[in-house]
Amino acid sequence: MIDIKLLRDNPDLVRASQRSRGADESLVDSVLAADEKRRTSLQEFEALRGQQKSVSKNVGAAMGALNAAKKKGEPTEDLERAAQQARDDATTLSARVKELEQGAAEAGRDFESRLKQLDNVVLDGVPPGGEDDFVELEKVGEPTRFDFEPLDHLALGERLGAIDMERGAKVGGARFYFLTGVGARLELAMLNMAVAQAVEYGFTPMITPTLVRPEIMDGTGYLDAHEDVYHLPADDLYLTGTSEVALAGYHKDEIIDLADGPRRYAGWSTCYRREAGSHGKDTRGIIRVHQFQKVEMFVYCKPEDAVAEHQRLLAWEREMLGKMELPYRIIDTAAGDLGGSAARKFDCEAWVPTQGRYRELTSTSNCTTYQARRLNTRFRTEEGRTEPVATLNGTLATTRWLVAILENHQQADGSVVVPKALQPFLGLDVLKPL
RNA sequence: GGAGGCGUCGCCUAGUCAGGUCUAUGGCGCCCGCCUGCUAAGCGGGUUUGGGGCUACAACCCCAUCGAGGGUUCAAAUCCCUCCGCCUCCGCCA
Repeated sequence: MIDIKLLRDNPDLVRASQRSRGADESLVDSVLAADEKRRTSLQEFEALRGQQKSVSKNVGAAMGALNAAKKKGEPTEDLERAAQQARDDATTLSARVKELEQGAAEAGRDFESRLKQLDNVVLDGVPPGGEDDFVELEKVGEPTRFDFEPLDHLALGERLGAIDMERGAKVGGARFYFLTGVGARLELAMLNMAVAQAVEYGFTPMITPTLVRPEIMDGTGYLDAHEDVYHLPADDLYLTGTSEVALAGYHKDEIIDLADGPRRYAGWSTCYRREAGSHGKDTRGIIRVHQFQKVEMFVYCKPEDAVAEHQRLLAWEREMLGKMELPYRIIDTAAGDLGGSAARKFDCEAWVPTQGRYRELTSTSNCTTYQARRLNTRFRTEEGRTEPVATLNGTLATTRWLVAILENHQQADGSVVVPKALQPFLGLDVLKPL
């Protein structure tokens, strides 16, 4: 949810943002109109409610006087008449107040549902346009070259006894897999390495719920893309596609202390995605699967620190990729390809030799105060006011990384060299075919 | 799955049975001031959150807020219903 004050003061900024996303610009005016209506009906209701309260108080006073007189045995006729009169006045008002109250509530709901439809305002410098309009910021390393015909990650994985797609499909269906033997060990080693790095930089490691309530899923903005989210109707719970969801919900309805700097969490969770819109894409291997593991960084910070923090998250992702000795590039995602919550997003894409192109391994988003407004997470400013915090997230490692690791570090005999930094976590320096 | 208890403005707590100066009590903590060799103590004041009005985003005024949402009523912390959460006991289960 964006700041309604920003929208009132600077609607053109929001219009421009919607335009660069390719989203609906007219939503801006519909929100402004709904805001106007909400405030008018609220004022009407509140004015009459004030009247009703004071009249109702007269009833209380009249009843008190009447009861006192009865107790003393004094004549009560006048008092009874006065009490009845006050009650009648109040009854008339009451009906009208109820009407106005419902009108105000309705206007409030209408306003909020419209406001929620607006995506976050993109930051200065974000390239306009869609998926293909990203800007490449930097290339790190050179695409790996081989003096033999490289195998793809699945062929390698099968030879190493690391990946079993066939039995994955038997058990879970398409896009499910087993990691076996060194495959399972490799993933655990990588994830542990990611957590170790996070801890080194002061993150609190977290193992999070992967089933969440609707309001949490909605608060992070993922419910807008609900066709990609697993839902358990019997319990009305959602399976999370990233621990970001649980970590964003962690401080819902709280006023957190940011006086000592940002709150940094590293969430480890299994992630579930329906991949409903990607039938036929990446059907081979573990590039795009329904279930995978991820270590995710999540940060709560003051809004004015968010841009700098975003760069830090990117730097931590780069450090991980560097330790995996992978060639990659960094892209500045175009506005139309941002999630509704993000104001800017940088992806790191690693070179996948058998595809001859770069594929996303990490993604870091600055959601500014957008998620925090929906989830009601605030901090106290030095002046003592409460304000929404900024939230950011970024990937430290996922199952998909195994694709890049296997393919880039393969040798002619089908073995795979383990990156130096990973060796202590895995306890192996090379993976050999069975 | 069954039975019972509980949820009050940071923490604890009074109020709920018998609806009406509840404009929610008191303590702790915290903030400001006074007093004071220093510290402590003492004294006085302040201290939920959200929204609206008016504005200097101040002060002030108004509305809502007693887990959440409905209902009854002139009037709800208080009565009724639904939901959520916590605790205890029983049952079942990795």
